Amino acid sequence: MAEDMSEIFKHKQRSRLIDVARRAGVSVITASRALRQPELVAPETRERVRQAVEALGYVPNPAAQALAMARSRVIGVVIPSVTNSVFAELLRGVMDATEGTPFHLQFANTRYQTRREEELVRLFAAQNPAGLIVASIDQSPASRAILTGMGCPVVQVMEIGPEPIDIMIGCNQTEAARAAVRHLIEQGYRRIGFLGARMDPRAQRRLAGYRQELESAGLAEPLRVLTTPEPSAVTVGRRLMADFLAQYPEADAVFCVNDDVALGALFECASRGLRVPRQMGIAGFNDLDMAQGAEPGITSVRTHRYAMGRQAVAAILEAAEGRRPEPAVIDLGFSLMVRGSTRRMGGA
Amino acid sequence: MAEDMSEIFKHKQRSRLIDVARRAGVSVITASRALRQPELVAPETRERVRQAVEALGYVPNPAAQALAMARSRVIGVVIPSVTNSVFAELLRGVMDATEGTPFHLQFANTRYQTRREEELVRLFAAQNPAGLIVASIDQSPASRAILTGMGCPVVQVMEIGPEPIDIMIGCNQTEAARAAVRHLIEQGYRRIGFLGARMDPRAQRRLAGYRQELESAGLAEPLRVLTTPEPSAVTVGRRLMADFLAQYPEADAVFCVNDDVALGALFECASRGLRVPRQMGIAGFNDLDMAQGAEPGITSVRTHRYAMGRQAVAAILEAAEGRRPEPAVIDLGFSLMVRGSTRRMGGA
DNA sequence: CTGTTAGCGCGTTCAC
DNA sequence: GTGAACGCGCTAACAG
Repeated sequence: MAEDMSEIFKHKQRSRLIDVARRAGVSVITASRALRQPELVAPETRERVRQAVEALGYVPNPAAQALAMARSRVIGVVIPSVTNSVFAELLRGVMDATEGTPFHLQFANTRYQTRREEELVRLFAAQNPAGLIVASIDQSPASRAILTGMGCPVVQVMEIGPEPIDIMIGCNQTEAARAAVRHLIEQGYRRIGFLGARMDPRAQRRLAGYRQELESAGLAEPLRVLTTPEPSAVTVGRRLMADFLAQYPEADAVFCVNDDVALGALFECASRGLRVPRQMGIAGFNDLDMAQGAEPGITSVRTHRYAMGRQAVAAILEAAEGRRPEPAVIDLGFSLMVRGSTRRMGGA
Repeated sequence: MAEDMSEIFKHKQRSRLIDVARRAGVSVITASRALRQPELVAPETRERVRQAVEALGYVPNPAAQALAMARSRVIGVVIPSVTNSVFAELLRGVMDATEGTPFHLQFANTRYQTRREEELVRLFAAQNPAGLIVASIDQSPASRAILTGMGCPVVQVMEIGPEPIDIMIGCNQTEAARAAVRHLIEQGYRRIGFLGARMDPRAQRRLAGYRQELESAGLAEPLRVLTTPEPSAVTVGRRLMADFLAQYPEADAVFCVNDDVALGALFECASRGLRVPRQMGIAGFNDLDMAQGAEPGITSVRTHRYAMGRQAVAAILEAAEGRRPEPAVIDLGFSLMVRGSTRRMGGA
């Protein structure tokens, strides 16, 4: 009876290093060395250990390693949102770069809540991770303090700003937004609006870029801005565009905080028979696949999110090998992808 | 000099349980109990410990806990792909359900490769996770063997099938596909094609549903199927639709393996002046936000991915509290969302 | 209600 | 080249 119970999800011990050692006829430490510093072990011993590992399907216990080394092989990833597809590409970069390494990825999302972020950072800190990737540059003072004393490289991604904790990899959101708005102006649009959803800090900086560019072109009066606290989505974009047209019927273009909203705006125009780009120019941000695939294609700002993910991990791996990376701000830039949704001036 | 070096990412020890105990003037074990089984500790002692924890900002070391308990607080999540947005909602459910619990989420993706899946499952097994969520029901025999002996609940999500390892939560993909195709037939479409990308097992079963439904309606000759090995995307959908129209100019509808492809198909029709739904019906799968926001809206099959994520975690939490869940297959069903892209018969 | 003892699996000293 | 001893921080058994 008692034995039946113990079978219930009770951990059946998998092979330990000592099992490997016994099977190979060596001491535990020799087995350990054979795996971690093979060059210090006689080739023949090394081979016996290798065979034992294979035969037993030995995989080291990460908890024991972490405890003994005071350092785990976890790379923590903190993102503000999972639904937002921009983070999907970042994650792809992170996952690809982690593949084939002995590191594991642990995730958490803050939902753009400062309190949650602090709690998460604290939780990660307790794990002595190999590194931490944070998809934001807007940490609270408390979070920043913990991150600074983390004892491992902290990489802030998506965006760059003035004071990196360790490393920052991203692009200047304000400048990128300005480039998009500048393009609209160059295409002859004059009454350019802004559509925004869930105005997180990154969105705020895009809005700032929009405003700056209009100001420097003398087109800032009046400012046609419409935002909603909801998270962005195609359906939200439609509703925003509908409201925007009601509020600013004279507008001739919109810069959207991202491609989801832009696509919604495009559909709303389509359903009203508003011609894009002739009567209404639409520009987005992020250059998701849907912007490229739309008809007409949606002009958008491409940022290099996949590369950010890869480089963030690369920096952590480097630090794990003992080379402490210099605090650095790495600007990966952006590219304006001009497509049919804003091409009003003859392209020839 | 040596001290300078030791400062470099050397772990500065955070507060340990023993520090808490000393500060509270009790033994380590009392402190431990105060945190884990408060009811067994005198209220006043409990309070002293609580204050010490707060003052020191104590967070338990998960590695040490995992080692001592032979069980970690990690919930492993294995998904085939990160770019595919269907997994985003699953993850949202998983993350939401994990919030406020002492569990961490660890992720990995298989890229639909059997070998990678085996390796990952093995790696997770070494961690003695609290549970494992696998977004697939197509495990290789080797993976299955490891999963079966995992010693923790294994939840297969997204789809249901005949032989659950422990728990399966999802919906019947074949039936769901049939429902969509049946709807097309009911709307009067007769020459219905199938557009597919990266035909993973789940996609294969949708294709099977498509075929079964056409067969039972006597419309299976000829079968108009076009697929590509690329991962699905809006741009891919456009190309598929273009090729499909060239190959089957007589077709009057398409059932697309997912909404990304369906949206691409819709755009391709728009760019050719093909009227949807009059001349061409389009149905998708997953009911992403973009399907709802499109113009016309895209008819799609809604599956309850968020709920799957939540329930998967819930089952693991339950098991962690000692109640071993019965092996079970939980069918969350699906809903056909009928929208403008297929509404050909007068709706009044 | 509280404390003592022992060990989880591995890595880091040191010796040999 | 190899091995013995000890400790990482915590928890599970027992005592008291």
